Amino acid sequence: MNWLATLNESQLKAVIHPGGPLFVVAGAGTGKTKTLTSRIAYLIMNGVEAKRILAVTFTNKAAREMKQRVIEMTGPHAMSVWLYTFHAFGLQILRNHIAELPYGYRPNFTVIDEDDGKKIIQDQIKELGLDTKEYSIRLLKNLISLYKSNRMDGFERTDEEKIYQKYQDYLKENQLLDFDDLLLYTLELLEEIPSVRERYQSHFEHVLVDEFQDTDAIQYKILKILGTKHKNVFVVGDPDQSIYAFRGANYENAKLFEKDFGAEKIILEQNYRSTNQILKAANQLIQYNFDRPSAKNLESDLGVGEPPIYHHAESDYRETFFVVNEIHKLTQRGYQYDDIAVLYRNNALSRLFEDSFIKSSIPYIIYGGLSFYERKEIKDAIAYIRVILDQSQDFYLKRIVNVPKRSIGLVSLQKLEQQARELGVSMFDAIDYVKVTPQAKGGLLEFKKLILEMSRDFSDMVELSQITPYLMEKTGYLEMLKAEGSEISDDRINNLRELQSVFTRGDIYYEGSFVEKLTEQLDQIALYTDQDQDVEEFNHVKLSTYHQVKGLEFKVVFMVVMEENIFPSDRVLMQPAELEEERRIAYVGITRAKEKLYMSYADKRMVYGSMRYSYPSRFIQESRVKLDQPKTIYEGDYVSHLLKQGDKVEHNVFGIGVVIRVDDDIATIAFAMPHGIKRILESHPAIRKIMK
DNA sequence: TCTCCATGAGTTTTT
DNA sequence: CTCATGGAGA
Repeated sequence: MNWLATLNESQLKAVIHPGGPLFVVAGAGTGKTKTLTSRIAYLIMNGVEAKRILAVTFTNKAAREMKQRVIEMTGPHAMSVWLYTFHAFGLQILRNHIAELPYGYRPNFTVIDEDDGKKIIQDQIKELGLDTKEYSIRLLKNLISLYKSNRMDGFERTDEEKIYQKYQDYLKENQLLDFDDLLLYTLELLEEIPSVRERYQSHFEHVLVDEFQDTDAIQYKILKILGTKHKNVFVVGDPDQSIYAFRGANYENAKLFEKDFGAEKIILEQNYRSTNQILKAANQLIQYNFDRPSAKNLESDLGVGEPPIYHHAESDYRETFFVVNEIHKLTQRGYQYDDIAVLYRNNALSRLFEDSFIKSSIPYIIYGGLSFYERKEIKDAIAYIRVILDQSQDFYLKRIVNVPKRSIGLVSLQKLEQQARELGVSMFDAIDYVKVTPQAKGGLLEFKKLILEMSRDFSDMVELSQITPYLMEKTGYLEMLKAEGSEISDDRINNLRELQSVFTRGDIYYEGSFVEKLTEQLDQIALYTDQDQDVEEFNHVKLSTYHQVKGLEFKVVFMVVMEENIFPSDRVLMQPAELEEERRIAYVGITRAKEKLYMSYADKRMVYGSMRYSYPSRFIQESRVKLDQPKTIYEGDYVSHLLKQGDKVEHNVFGIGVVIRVDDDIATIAFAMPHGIKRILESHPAIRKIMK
């Protein structure tokens, strides 16, 4: 147990806690994950059976990594620790017990994603004869989500209530569950079915929760029920890093937990990540929040370090220039692209930086955006697989019945759905009976034949890796993409190849028959989110929102577009509570930085094609270390240049030259004839400075 | 039924 | 500005 020796005093105290409820308040960079994994390992070493430990994390990736670490610490029997996200845990429970709820769900239900949910809502609005233009589907989905998770009492408009009812009915009829249902029905099982409640209450001797500040009301209720019997509930979190309140995360849960369970509290303040000027900026900023259940001050042994650098740019365009310039300087000083992250408030802001990185040949990778499994071609492939496995999956049938085109239009599809409803059978079974145009009928029959054939072939399959090539060929999907011949279709083909490797990995990972493996793989895919992907750490600058880098760290952090109305965002009539959440987001941003922190903003920027003027974010002032701050603020023009008069440079094409002058970021350079005098961006990748 | 064009709507953050 | 959706014509 030599790893116990690597813990500091507070961490050790938490790890060897005798039992009973404990709240570990772990500031940024204070070894939160280490403490949690050590705790699990410690429990196992002390004879607690691994399968009687439940640990819940925020992302599937975190769960995976944590399990890996525990196994490294205690050996392979730690495999049977229950390490899941709340949603994945719910899925496990529901696969075993959902039939005990009075809704007619069977254990082989399907989990739908956000996008599917929206589509269903839209269909329901149309079915009710309401105008889809009058409703924002996105808002409605949010509303329903809020309602389902107990965070809202009712709907303001009766139409909304009707749509909700119809949506929920559709899900039940089609054996579908959305993300909220995974938690909602799990809670219902625990609350309403005593045998289920008692079984799991007794089973889990220890319950541990990571990122506790991001749990919502339903999750807390689940936790409370599970922890009631043994009372060994160990939660780790940092109220100052609660940035999901908009989604219902309730860090009041911290207060509730202390009250409900009479939990003890241990605070971890020793930071192992950042130098102290960075921590000072973070500490100073967060002090502007009034609502801080566990105020703390971070400090580290990593020295004073460099002060944060602030940059005031003229325009959005110039701001990206500044960042590009600085990145070039940093890499010349020995930093790797890997060490650098550019963080912003929302995904839309990435584009500008992306463009300038392309122009300057800076390798980058964008976190977020469309996740792999949200891509059209991937969703189509999954839909095919679902229908092949179960022909009553109307929702997925609708998605692919006309992909590739089989001349089945909207009208025919509606007729088919209608027919199915009248006969009380699935759309698939209704194909034989429906009356549509001859082409459409032909298409439908062709589709039916195809599915049945594929279904037969599936029963002969052994390896998941056989699926994708078979599917692409047999359905004509590959042919369709090849015929398009565009760049996009090439990407799609590549994505489908990537799906192939997902399945290949699934073959190694999962056990059992082909169908069992496939079912597990599909569950895994249903719960997969952007945050779970292993971004290859192949020397790229990372572009990301603050939310997506929670838990990560970088040597250098650029916080860009630090402007009022963007960050903090201008969501009409900002409530004080929302402003405090924005401030916590900024706090998360600052505390990602290990060595260098930049904050930049521009006076004007293009928004929706028109120019918008703005002021620097209040968070800049609030975090600024006031005492004898050295001159680090570049107002207006760049103070530093890559090149100066008299420098010798080498250009990839023009050869050796001498810098005559530098204006802003344009260098005028004299090259040997026949090239002569050129004006070139000083950060241009083709230029290298020659050291004397 | 499919394809093309115009219009209109949208930007937090995501399990 | 950019993307998605819906309507009209082939």
